[in-house]
Amino acid sequence: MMSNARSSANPIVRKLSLSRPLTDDETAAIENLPMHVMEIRAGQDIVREGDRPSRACALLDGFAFTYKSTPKGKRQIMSFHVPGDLPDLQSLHLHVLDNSLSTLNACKVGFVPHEALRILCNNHPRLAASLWRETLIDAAIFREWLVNIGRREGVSRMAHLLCEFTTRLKAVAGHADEEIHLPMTQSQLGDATGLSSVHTNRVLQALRREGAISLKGTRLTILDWNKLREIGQFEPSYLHLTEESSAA
Amino acid sequence: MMSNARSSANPIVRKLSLSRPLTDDETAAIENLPMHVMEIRAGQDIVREGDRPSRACALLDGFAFTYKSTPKGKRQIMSFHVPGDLPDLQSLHLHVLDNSLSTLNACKVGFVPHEALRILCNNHPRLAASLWRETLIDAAIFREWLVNIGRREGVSRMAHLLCEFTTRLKAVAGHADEEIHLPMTQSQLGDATGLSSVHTNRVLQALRREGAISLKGTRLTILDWNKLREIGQFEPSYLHLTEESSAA
DNA sequence: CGAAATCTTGAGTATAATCAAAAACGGTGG
DNA sequence: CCACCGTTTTTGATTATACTCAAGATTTCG
Repeated sequence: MMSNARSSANPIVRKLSLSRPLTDDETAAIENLPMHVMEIRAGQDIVREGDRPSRACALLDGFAFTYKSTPKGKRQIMSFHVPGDLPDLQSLHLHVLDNSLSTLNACKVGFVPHEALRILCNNHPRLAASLWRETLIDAAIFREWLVNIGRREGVSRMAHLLCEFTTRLKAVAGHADEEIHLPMTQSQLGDATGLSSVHTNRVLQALRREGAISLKGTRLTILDWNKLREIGQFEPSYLHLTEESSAA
Repeated sequence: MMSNARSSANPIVRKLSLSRPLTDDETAAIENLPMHVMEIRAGQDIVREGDRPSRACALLDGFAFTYKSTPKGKRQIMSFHVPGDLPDLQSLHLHVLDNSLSTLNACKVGFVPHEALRILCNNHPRLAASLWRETLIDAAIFREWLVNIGRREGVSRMAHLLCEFTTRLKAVAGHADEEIHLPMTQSQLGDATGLSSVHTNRVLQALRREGAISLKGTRLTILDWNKLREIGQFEPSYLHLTEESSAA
């Protein structure tokens, strides 16, 4: 009865099956969702704060981030998204978007009508629970970021962010530890950690001096995972990655 | 067919009906949930990070907050909870708690078994959506707090927090604008805004000097709402309070 | 009333922001 | 391939914001 959903071509199927094995029936229901696929260039907004979208998007390929801007022209990045994420799924129940979503590099995005998702949820309560769970993990990551920004100093914040990104990336693509493609600029790293771009640069140099990382342009190498983890006080439990799920 | 759910004695019914009118059937389903009611003293943990609870709690009376502690002994408060909130509903799908929940003052709390909630969600997809939506609003508030802590300075952060708390309180209890009972200490306000308790004190004095607020002990009076709102750059749309909901 | 917690004040220090400019990099078109 | 452009990264110097430590005042509550 259980499908080989983990090896499906559909990144949503792959993602949801990580926390709970999917039946063939459920896998099919997801794969049959109507989806309008688009290629979007780097640095483009997919949706904006204030929008009332009638569809949610799945990040099929590439990296994205959500952010808000303040009246004083500052920007806070709330999350980075990796392939398989559903970055604006909250729009299914919160009809006015309270944040913007933008691409970090060229992305392939699949748009799914809210209506189709509502039908899916009504017919498949276990899938509804899985999707709900995805949004709860997003919230768990927001909580951890609050600790990061509110209670850690610069070097620590950046180390934590790099640990998190690396870990999440490994979860969706069985990455080798060696070299990671960091798809964001230092300025964006600063917007995510609540630091200025100048201070971000200095903090990254401190991590290099410590021998924790090597970072050349977009090529990041974790030289000493334990050191980075300690500096960032990184404890991955909040990502809820390995947990078994109970029946619905 | 529509009940007078808004005036129900059950705070969960009252809360859910704010965003979507409930049928008599749905109202009854919520009111018939098995609920174990307990009185909890001020300053007690209700659940702790690392717990695997088999029930979720409803805050029936009193105020609570969620927090995490860092290895260095600092604490970050992630949210304050008002009567009617479901402060650990995420435990329904995230089985290991990634934050602690504690009372600010003496509280009345109702515990509802996860199993009963799962059955409720399977039988009433519209209620499942409403509960899901509640957790999405929590996440929206986390996002706004990220902006607050990451990109606003101390005085602004505190003003924003006071605006938010006042607004949420008004939504659950049709409060007069005059005097508000602030159930948290300055140290806790600091833990919520990412400031030290000393700096919190100075920031509050600045707000008093500006004539925006009066705060004596636990008695807060908003003297100049517009000024406070501007200092805190407070825009309540992220609370998703007034929005009409579409059919399921 | 007295003890404990909370709030307040002062002084010195640390962390991070801002401003400005130079160096390095990445991509483009000649 | 190379010169050129815009962007990103880096550096230095100055300033602002917030933290820490310490002690005294005030409030709360038993």
